[in-house]
Amino acid sequence: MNYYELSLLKSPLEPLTFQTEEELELGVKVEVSLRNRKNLSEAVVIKKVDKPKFTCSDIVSITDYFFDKKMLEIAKFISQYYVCSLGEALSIFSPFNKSISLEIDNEKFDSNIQLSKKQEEAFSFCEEKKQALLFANTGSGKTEVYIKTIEKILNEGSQAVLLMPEISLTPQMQKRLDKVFSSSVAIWHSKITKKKKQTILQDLQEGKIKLIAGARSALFLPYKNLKLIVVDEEHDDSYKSDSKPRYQAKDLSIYIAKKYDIRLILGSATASISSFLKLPFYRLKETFFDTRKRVEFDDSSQDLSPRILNKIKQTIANENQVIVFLPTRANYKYQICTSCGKSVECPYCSVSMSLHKNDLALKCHYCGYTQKIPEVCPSCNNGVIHNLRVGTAQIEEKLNEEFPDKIIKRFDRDEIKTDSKLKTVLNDFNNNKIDILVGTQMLSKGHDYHNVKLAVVLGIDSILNMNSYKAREKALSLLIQIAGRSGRKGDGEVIVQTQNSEFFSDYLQNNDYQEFLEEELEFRQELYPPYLKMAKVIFAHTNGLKVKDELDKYVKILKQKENIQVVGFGQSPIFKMANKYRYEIILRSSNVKALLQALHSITSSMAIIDMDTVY
DNA sequence: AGCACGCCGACT
DNA sequence: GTCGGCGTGCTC
Repeated sequence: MNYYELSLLKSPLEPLTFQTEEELELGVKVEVSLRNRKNLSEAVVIKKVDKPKFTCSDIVSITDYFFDKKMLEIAKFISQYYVCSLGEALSIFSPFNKSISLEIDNEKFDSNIQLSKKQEEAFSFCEEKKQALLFANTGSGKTEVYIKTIEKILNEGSQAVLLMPEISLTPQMQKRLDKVFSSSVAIWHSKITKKKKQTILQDLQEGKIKLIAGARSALFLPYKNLKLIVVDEEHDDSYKSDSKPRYQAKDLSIYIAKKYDIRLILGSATASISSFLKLPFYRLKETFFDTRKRVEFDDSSQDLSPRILNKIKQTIANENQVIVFLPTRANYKYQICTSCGKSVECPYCSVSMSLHKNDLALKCHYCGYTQKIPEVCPSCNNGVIHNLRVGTAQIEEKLNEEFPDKIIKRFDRDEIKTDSKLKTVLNDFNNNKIDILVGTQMLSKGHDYHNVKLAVVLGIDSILNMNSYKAREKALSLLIQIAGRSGRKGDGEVIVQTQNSEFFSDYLQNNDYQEFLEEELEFRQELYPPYLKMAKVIFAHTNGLKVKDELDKYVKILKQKENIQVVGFGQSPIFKMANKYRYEIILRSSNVKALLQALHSITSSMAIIDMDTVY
């Protein structure tokens, strides 16, 4: 009889020992039956061991699937660094299937792209450095550098992966890749159907697919010969997973590339501070078109000021297009009673309900709870409700009143729910069927808008004023990304509503994000990431008293640990979410080992551990 | 007595 | 994470 330690996929449990007559390789996926469990559990062989003292159960079945040595090693790292079980770490990988074998073909690709001199330099720089940051202004042609590099790697018979923040949001990247790599490229993200995923995995292992373009999970597919990882828009926060394991796909890409001698290109117009510090960079500044941007500041506090409206009017009168950004969805974010001063809160979360006039409803943006719009204040039963902080839908409404003969569309999570909807709106916009596009962060994510001459940025101050060491970086990079959407081919104008024009104007006028990064690094030295590591521990439970006790207990324990610092603790910014009370502790340390040791010592079932938190 | 619900601990 | 066991407290 053989005895193996198995990690249970998707389970927080430590490995358990099972027996089988079969001789098994490490990494093989098997099925076992656990006591009190109705369904079979999937597990992975991680270690051969001697017969233990306790009696073991039999492994029920052995599958054709296996996790290779690299997958096991990377999963081990993830479980250590991001603090989860090995089984949880392994469950983000799609395993190999031993019955599928690689068929060699020697297909060559010809992108037919002629790089400019600067692009050529960038290409060589990335090649020579092996792992590099391509710090490239909007419109400077970083995509061509990616495609040239991918082409070269594929023509050497290797595989490549191109990560994008939200794959469904970049149809034009798809088009460009299809054009060069046709049936050798596949798109991978969480919304792809199960069937389609099966086909892609099969084709990838057979060698028919050589390039995967996808969201962060595309990093964990069965690559036999991966030699290049490209991370596009590497500054984007959505590379951080917000469920267990809470990994950061960009940081993992750096780790994987260095460990396995894989080439890496991180690309962004607004490089993240951490990548800027960690990797050698090439600055690609030149743009194909002489894009001269005029930036103006407007110190009105909210809504559309007469000056902004006038600017929009002028722009559309000249048959040009406008994008309007603001960080808030719906019509209004808060409803405040003018009589008692109370706001209408979600019953399950401690946040204000947002007003959605279209659906005649108030909705909670955290748990999805929806209720009808109250006629009088639910707290005092007589006050009138007043709306605060405008959202995209309200701006859309206002613009419709101002410009009744123009086509205005919304571009946010409420409006763009599917892939096809996204494609339709982008197509219509680029074909001049839409005059003004009003949206949230979604507007800033790497789309090419050909004819936009004016970008209106509202509410950026609410990002700059966030209580986070990253507030400045987030606000400025977002502003530059949005500004980059205006005037891609020729003159573009940007009008920014802010009370902080001196901060933004310094960096925006001469388009020098690098200067900001250098100053910001100085500011963070010895206090904040990337020099120090930060982690957040959230305690969440339906019982508010119990969770407070748990917090207090751990604050005490953690404060006593050597080499780590408790920066702060208390109620989470959203104290109640989905009916659970939440407290958090922020930890900081220059000693990764000490910090991880402390995090691993937390055994509470209420604790959610978030290493390298985006706090 | 019968049951719903919440809490707790085991899982090889 | 998931399940069953067990105690509490409410209802018929």
